[in-house]
Amino acid sequence: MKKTILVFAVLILAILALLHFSKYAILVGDSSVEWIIAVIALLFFFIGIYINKRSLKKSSETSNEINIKTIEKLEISKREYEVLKAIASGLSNKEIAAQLFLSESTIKTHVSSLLLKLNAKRRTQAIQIAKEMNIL
Amino acid sequence: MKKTILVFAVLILAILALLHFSKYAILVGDSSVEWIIAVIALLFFFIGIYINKRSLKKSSETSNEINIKTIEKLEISKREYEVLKAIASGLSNKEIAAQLFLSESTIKTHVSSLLLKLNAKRRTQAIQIAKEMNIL
DNA sequence: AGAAGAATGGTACTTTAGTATGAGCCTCTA
DNA sequence: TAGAGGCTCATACTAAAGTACCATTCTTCT
Repeated sequence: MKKTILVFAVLILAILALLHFSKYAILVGDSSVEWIIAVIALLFFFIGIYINKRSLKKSSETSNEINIKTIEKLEISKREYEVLKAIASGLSNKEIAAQLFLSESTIKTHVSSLLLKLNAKRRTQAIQIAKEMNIL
Repeated sequence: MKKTILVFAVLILAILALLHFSKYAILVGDSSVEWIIAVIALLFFFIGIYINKRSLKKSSETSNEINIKTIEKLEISKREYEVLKAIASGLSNKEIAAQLFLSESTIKTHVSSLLLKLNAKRRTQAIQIAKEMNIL
């Protein structure tokens, strides 16, 4: 946010400097003032839109960064995380096993440890908790 | 979107008209041009931010409107929808029954018809499908 | 090399989930 | 008023999900 303000200030200064030259051109006597102002207005209009969009993107990326740290804090392994994603996509243990080329008992083991680590009683609760923690 | 463009056009015209008067003031000879331009730049900057935010809000509201229509299309009743929300929050059938003051078999009936209507095989899949359809 | 942890899988058992079917009750509408 | 649809509940099953314990293999780190 501090960076955008700085960039913004520099832009204003640059445009003011630009005006310093165009000021003499105005004295020649035509209606180019309106044009310059219109262009500047449009420019800042789109700058506003751009900055707003970027700040929204950044905030969503920040929540993504939290993800990985949370996963590490909970000591969820890669395989377990894969299983978690598969659960969230609505697959059964058997289907997950087929997708990852594993046996169903292996999936059950992963699921059980996942439920422990997420402090959930059911896979549906695990999905809810994981989404609340921005893990999914 | 068409409305915002119209409003935008009117604003530009208004400012151009305002300039028509200030033009004569400039001929008196001071550096107020920079000030006017700076104010206009700022104004349009914030207009850009405002319009961008509003359009984002509208798009999120639109997806909310789709919800209700989709629910009606799938012929999901109020009770079934309550159960669906409870499922998505990670509750078991027994817990849902307690929450809604119903018997577990009633919940099972609702869940079964929900799975049929959502074309899901499991409750986890129902959650996934419902979220994809913006029902949840 | 050896400990630690991740990944894999098996057996046996308990608990939920989900299906099928039938039935009673209520409300709204043709 | 009769039927349709929604809501409730029960029984009897079958199928998943989840737990507990144990064992093996494979990295990885010290």
